[in-house]
Amino acid sequence: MKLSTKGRYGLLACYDLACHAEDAPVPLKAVAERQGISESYLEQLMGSLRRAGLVRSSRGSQGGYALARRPEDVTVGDVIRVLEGPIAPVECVSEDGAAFQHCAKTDGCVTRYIWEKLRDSMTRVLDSISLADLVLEARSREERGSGAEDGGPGPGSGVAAAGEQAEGAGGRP
Amino acid sequence: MKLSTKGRYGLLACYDLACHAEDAPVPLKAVAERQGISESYLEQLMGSLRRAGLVRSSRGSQGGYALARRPEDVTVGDVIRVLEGPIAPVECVSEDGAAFQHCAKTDGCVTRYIWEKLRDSMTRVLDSISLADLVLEARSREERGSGAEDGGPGPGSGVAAAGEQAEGAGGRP
DNA sequence: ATAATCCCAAGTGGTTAAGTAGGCATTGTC
DNA sequence: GACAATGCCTACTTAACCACTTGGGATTAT
Repeated sequence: MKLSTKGRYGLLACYDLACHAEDAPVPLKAVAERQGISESYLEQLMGSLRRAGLVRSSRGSQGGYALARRPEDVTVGDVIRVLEGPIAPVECVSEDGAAFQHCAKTDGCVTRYIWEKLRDSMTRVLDSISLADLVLEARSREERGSGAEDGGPGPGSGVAAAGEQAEGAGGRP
Repeated sequence: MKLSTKGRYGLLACYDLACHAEDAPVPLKAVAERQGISESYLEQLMGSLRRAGLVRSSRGSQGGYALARRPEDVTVGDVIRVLEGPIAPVECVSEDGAAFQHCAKTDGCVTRYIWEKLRDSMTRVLDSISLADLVLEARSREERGSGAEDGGPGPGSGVAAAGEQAEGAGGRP
């Protein structure tokens, strides 16, 4: 039930790009150093993100990577899905209907509705947080000084609200 | 981001035990057959569940397994935690404080709050569904006839409510 | 005594994770 | 035009893990 480093690193990289959304393209080397990730490994992940259309690259000297969309328009879920595959706790409730097989089990799989609920609650969180939210969160955390991490704001700290709001009113739109 | 078969099989097995909670101990062979799981593999999983105190076993002829508590008092989360380890999308937000290391990263890990939200939304779902809920769900599904799986009830089918209810008003009693 | 059952430890074959290594292609700068 | 800096690609590697299987016990009702 763990994410692999692909998802984690990829998200960190995208966050890094979002931080420099206004600047010139960011070379991978800089991202790798700032985020503490192997550069050549990161290269592979960026390849996937590029092919998926989440980032753009420019080659040659002074080249680098940049987000292909505005940070507000890229969610954590977008990144994770590219690097980890469809979000689903088990194969048989995968998001893309493709891998949708009928569970083959006689009874119709009692546990299935659990996995569907779990999947939905996961996607609700991941799709409600954008890269822009992350940047904001980091900025506001910085302002609060480098101490004071503990006893921090419980619910309702701007960004955190995005997630809560999604629950509550029953179904998804 | 997938569960392994341990969690899935283990939950199926526990569900099976919950279905026969009133009867004599259920031999593994029966569980394995009904749920379509390799018996010797299941043996290992039951070993973990027994050592964790979720099931009891009686040895010898006419022996078998039974739940150690009432089906209402065993949640899906309980089972998953035993077989898959603490519920957490990444190591550094693991439920047990043990593996709590300070991320070592300079900035304090911007992404961490995402993983915490994700973890919480996962545990909220998994801890809100008990084995008794599963049995009820299966029974009521059976009543509705063996056809009619499709176009089924959307939200609000008794058991499904258990999950919804958990959001909003805090945890379980 | 026997058959049914649980219990345990070890082995196995395949897959994946998490990188590394090496080379080629492109592009700005001098 | 040479060059250094970058992206792009493929193949390799090491270790771990998954999903079992095998082969033995130890216990207990009949």
